Amino acid sequence: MSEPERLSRRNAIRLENEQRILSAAEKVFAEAGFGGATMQLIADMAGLPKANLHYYFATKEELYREVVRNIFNIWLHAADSFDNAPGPVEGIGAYIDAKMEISRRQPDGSKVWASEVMHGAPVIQDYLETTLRDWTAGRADLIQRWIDEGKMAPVDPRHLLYMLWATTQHYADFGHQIETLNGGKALSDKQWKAAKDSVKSIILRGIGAI
Amino acid sequence: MSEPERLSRRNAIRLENEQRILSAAEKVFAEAGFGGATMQLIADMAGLPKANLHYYFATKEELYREVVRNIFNIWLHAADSFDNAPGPVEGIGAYIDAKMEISRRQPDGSKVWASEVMHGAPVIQDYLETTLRDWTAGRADLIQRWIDEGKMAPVDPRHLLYMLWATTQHYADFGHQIETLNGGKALSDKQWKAAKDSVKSIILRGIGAI
DNA sequence: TCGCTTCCTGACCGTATGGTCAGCTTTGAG
DNA sequence: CTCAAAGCTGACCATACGGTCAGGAAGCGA
Repeated sequence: MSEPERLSRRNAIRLENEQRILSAAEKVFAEAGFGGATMQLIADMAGLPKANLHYYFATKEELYREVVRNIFNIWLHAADSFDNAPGPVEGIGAYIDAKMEISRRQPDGSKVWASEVMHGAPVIQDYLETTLRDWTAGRADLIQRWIDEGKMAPVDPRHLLYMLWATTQHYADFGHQIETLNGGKALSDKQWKAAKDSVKSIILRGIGAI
Repeated sequence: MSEPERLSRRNAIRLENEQRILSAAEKVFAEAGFGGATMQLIADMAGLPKANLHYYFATKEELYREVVRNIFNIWLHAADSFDNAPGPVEGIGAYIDAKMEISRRQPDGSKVWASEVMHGAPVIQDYLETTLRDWTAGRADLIQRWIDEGKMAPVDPRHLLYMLWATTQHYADFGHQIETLNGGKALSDKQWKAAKDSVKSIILRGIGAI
């Protein structure tokens, strides 16, 4: 790293504005979908003129791609919980914790990701075919090893992974439905803990790890 | 019912066209989202002039609302599997089977529903607050009864329901991702069976029903 | 056959949206 | 201090979209 703190005025402005725009874009894309989102609305939410958005991000697609890319990285990072775990209880337990936390803290990101995949992953297909495919294969191997070592029941590793994704992301993607069924109120700290515990206990018991 | 079979030419045409339009709309809304879908594209896919769409459905919103309503009814119908079951193995097992089958046969409907909820359920909020809320409360009671009767472990019925929805619908909503991770090929009959069995065995064992 | 209703559609319209651009201001290296 | 580069923006444009409508075609009860 040959650039220690180049936070000159210029760079600071650039970073600040890009961040504001990306943050606003994530929210708007999550709420309206790619097609329903408008650059004007994103601009308003970011507190910038629309033309300024196009100064930083040439097109709507480019801005969207950047948003999705950010989310994908956060996703992958959560997978660190998986590693260095002695067995499924610790590894999968920590992974569920991490993903539930993401669902709670960054539901917008989760929604954008879900939307992207549901529509056929037009902009991150290459990521799915490379990074995600590799990641999945690696974890499936790890799970298989745990099975071989008798640390859990012989379940299909792939379907277990899908189940982990589905259950955790559901709390973000379908948060509105859950909230409605919760009397219109967001889940409390206690309820989030109950959710986490439910998911963990059912899955860990379901795979014969506890 | 005072109108036995009024399948006069007129009615036949009406039914036929409405069905074509709804079917095309479901696909387009699923692929592009509400905002990204265009009446022109739906019209093309239905093989009708755009103006004809507006003859049957005044606005895009009205067409969309009808699509969502249809899906919701199919959803609710799958819940019949739940009833008249002596215990969780039969009831929840059948429910998973039914919902997995829907995910396989009507993935577009599932996607439209997911999209609708993700965006805050603008058009079916009332359904969530009435029909779905009642349905959920009823099934939660049923599950609680099974718990009280010692037929399964004491899990939170709500979170179990969310888990059932999440895992089964995931195979429709994230079907593209699953397909990509499956080497770009759709799941075969055998793989669908494996998916069903995985979900069922992990959950049923997870709740101590088997 | 008549005449009313339903069905159908090409052409059209107002608007909203993504994107452009000329020209301004601010920054900071030399 | 100079001046080129970077940052900024109001005004503008072309297009695509949802929706309308006048008028014709087809169905059907009497």
